Order: sequence, then C-alpha cells, then structure tokens
Amino acid sequence: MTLQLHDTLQGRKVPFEPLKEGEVTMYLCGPTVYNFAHIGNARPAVVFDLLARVLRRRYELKFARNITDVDDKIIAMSQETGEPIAGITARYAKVYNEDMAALGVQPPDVEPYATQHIDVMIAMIETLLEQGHAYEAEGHVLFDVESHDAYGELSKRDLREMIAGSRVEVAPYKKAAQDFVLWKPSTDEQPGWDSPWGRGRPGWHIECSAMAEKHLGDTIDIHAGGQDLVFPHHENECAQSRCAHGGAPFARYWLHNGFLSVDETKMSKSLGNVLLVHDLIETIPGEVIRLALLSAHYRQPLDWSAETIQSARRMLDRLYGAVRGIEISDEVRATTDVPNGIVAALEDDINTPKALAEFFALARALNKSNEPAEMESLAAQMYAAGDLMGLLGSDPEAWFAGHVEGDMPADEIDALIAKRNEARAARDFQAADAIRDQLAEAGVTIEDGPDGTTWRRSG
RNA sequence: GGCUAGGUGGCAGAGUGGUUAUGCAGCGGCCUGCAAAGCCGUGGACGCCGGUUCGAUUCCGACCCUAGCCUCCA
Repeated sequence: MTLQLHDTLQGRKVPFEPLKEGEVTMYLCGPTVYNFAHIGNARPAVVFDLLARVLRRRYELKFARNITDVDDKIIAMSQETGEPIAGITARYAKVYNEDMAALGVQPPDVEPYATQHIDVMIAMIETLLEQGHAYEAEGHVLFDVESHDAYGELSKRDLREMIAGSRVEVAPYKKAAQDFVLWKPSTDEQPGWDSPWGRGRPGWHIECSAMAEKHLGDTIDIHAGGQDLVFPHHENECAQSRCAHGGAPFARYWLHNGFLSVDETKMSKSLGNVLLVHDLIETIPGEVIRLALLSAHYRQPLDWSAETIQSARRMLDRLYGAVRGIEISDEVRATTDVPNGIVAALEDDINTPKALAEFFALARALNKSNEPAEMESLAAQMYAAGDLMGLLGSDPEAWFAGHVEGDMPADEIDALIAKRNEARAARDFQAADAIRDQLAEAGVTIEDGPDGTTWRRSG
C-alpha cells in the first residue's frame, strides 16, 4: 500500500509519489515571532511533525519550517515597547521551539529565517519583473495576478469574481485589487534592506517562496499549513513561485489542517480566549496536549475544551496502564517495529483516530495476556508505535506519579500505602479504608494488584 | 452573497454499498476484604426529503444546519 495524502489542489486523496525517488521535500509555514504560540498554532506543528516522522520511515526527508522575523506586527511591537526587533524575534523564536518541543515536535531539518534570505527574495522579485509578472509602483513592487492564468487554482477562486466582489479598499497604485505586495518601501524608522527599488522590506508571501526555493528547490513535494492559509498566502506563494520558475509546479501535494476552536468559539484576543501553549504546558502534560491534537483527523475541525483534555488524559492512562510494570529487554526493544495496522492508518492520510484505535487494540491484548513473552512483545510494539507517534515517551511510573506535583509528596504516599497494607494484612479493613480515603482526598487513587499496590494521581 | 469542508450512538471520533470502529460514560458479570484497574458481555448511530440499487449511513440530487475562507490569522 502506498502512502495516501489529501491534496488541496486536486481536492481529493491521492497516492503519494515524490519527485525524486526515495527523497521527499516538505515545507511548513512556521510562526511569525512576535508573541507566544497558541494552541491553534500548535496543531499544524504537531500534525505535520507526525507526518514527517511517518515519511522518514520510507524516505530521506528534508523538512523546512521557517521563522518569519520581519513583519509589520513585529515592527509595531518594537516601536511600542522600545525593544529592538532582533531581541523580540530571537526571544519568541526560542520560546516557540521550546513550546513545540514540549509537545513532542521534533526540530525540522532546516529552520530558515526570513531576514537571512532577503537576497533570495530580491532575486526572485527581479525575475518576476523580468518575466512580466510584477510591476513597480510608487516604491512598491506588486505581483500582477492577471499575468498568471492559474491564479485561484489552489483556493478554487475565480479571479474576475474576486475582483468584482472585492470589499477591500484598493490602493491607488494597484493595477488590480488582488495584486499583492512583493516589496514595499521602508521609512527611516522601519527596518529595511537596499534593493533595486530603494530601501524597503519584503511582503509576507514572497518570504516563503524564497526560502522554499533556496532550501528545497523549485518544486517541492509537500507544502503544509493551516486551512486558513490557503487564501491568500498559499495561493500567492504558489503564483509567485510558478511564475518565477517558468511555470513549474510549486508543490506537488498541498496539505491543510482544519481549524481549532475553543469551547466552540473562535479564538480571539477580544474574547480573551486565546490559549497559549506556553501557559497550557504549565498544568497539562505536553503529551496530553499532543494526543488531544491528534485525536481528531487533521483535516477535521477540532474543538478544544476541558473535556478534550480530560479525554486525552484518560486515553494515556489506559495506554500507560497497559505497559506499566512490564520489563522489555534491549534486544526485544531493538527488534520490534511499529505494527502494520498503525503504520497503514498513518500512511492513509494521517488517519490518527484509526491509528489510535489500533493502539488501543494492542493495549487490550496486552491487558488480556498473561504470557510473559507475549506481554513483552506487545509492550515493545506499543512503545514502538509510541515512538512513531510521539507518545508514551515517559516512564509509566513517572506518568502516574503525575506531571504536576500534588499536595502529598510521593514518599508520604508510599508510607501511607505501607501502613494500609499492614492494616489489610491484619484484616483491619476499617483502618485500611480510612487511609485510602485520605489518599483519595489528596488526589491519589490506589490499585491493589497481584504484585502489590500501585498508585496514581488523578487529574 | 460566493468558494471549500462537514453534519455518525450520552460525549469525543473513524469507517463502510449488505458483517464489531476505538476511547470515555451506562448496564450486567468475573476478579477484589471492599474498591480501583483489568477482562468478558450488552444497549445505543449514521441531519431531512427524494433518486439509483436486490439492498444506502455509505453513490446521486434538492433542502436544512454548522464551520473556515473571501481582510492580518494555523
């Protein structure tokens, strides 16, 4: 079975074949670094991190995720706070990577910064001007959408309709309302670079086109991002790149993840419901957040709520509960691969719910088994699957001990359990139950198993 | 208004032209001093109306509803 991916351009799921056999290039639009990443920003990072992991099983992957460090919002913040731009962008880029790492996101192979690719952008803009796809006006360079017949192909928009129905106030120097900025002039206070069109800075869309070209080539295999980037960002990227590369395809497969809502409403600053990853990881294990983001198919909308988090936590309890206390030899661990069913589900357009169902089937088989060799094998398969999906990375005991320290320290819990077991041995169940109640009040659940008593923090 | 994607059991959420998704919650049982966890069993679903078909939740059409985009946005 070949890898299947849903391509936005074709509007359907198609078999994946890289341009070069055995090698895959992938580009994901990264953050604009002027604030903390919110949970919606984390979704594409996590989902396409998983895709990268799946692709690496079969292919030599080159995965680029950019950092946009020149942007009018960054400039505005710098002017407001007096902090230099470089300080703002360096700080938030660092935090972004730390936050994503907490969610199990592996670093991309290349992390290009926009400000380090100004020369590439200028070269690309020059090419577009030469080819008649762009024009200069009042210090700006604009892309001429009417010069590109395929404009609108990705977002399935009709150019004429768009122009006719435009509600945007059109800058007087634009030939058409939909023409977008490739280069714009900077004032003395604004950051700028010398160019054939004077001192200025790049427009947003050209950044990604230039960085993708520089690091991955004229035609890349996979371009990914959030659904809301389809228009105008990806449409414009696609137009620029194709026109700069003699019409060559820009991305062979376009992947877009669905939108994330919070308590069934759109996140917005005015509603005050923007959930920052940086804050969430203070109280919720990153693994729970990761699983919550993977619990729905990536193209489906996903609602974030207390229930979403609780549900993910329970699922992990079940998975960790299955592998808890099982020793796996290095040899078995080294020779065990991810079960086919899970790989097949993930290779079917990243069908994470199905992969998770397979994962739970392993847990069930493991819970059911009482043959040591079989149990070891099943646990090893679960860990292999976990490695692929970025889950089950903790020691089970550490998982159940809780990521957030409760009121009662672990040694005190152990002491109470020992005391309770003495009472149980003496058949003083009243005393034993009193201790259990005491632990429950401290948020600790205990379980008497054949090999002794285990405990875990709930929530 | 236009474009795109959806509407599945109490909740979350896959999938399929006729046969068990899965997790949580419920119910019955086993296990347990009692629990918890686990195991076994079980109830419960495919927005609405037509059409195609031996048969549709699954294909086609209309309708209703929802979300995203059309403006910075993952």
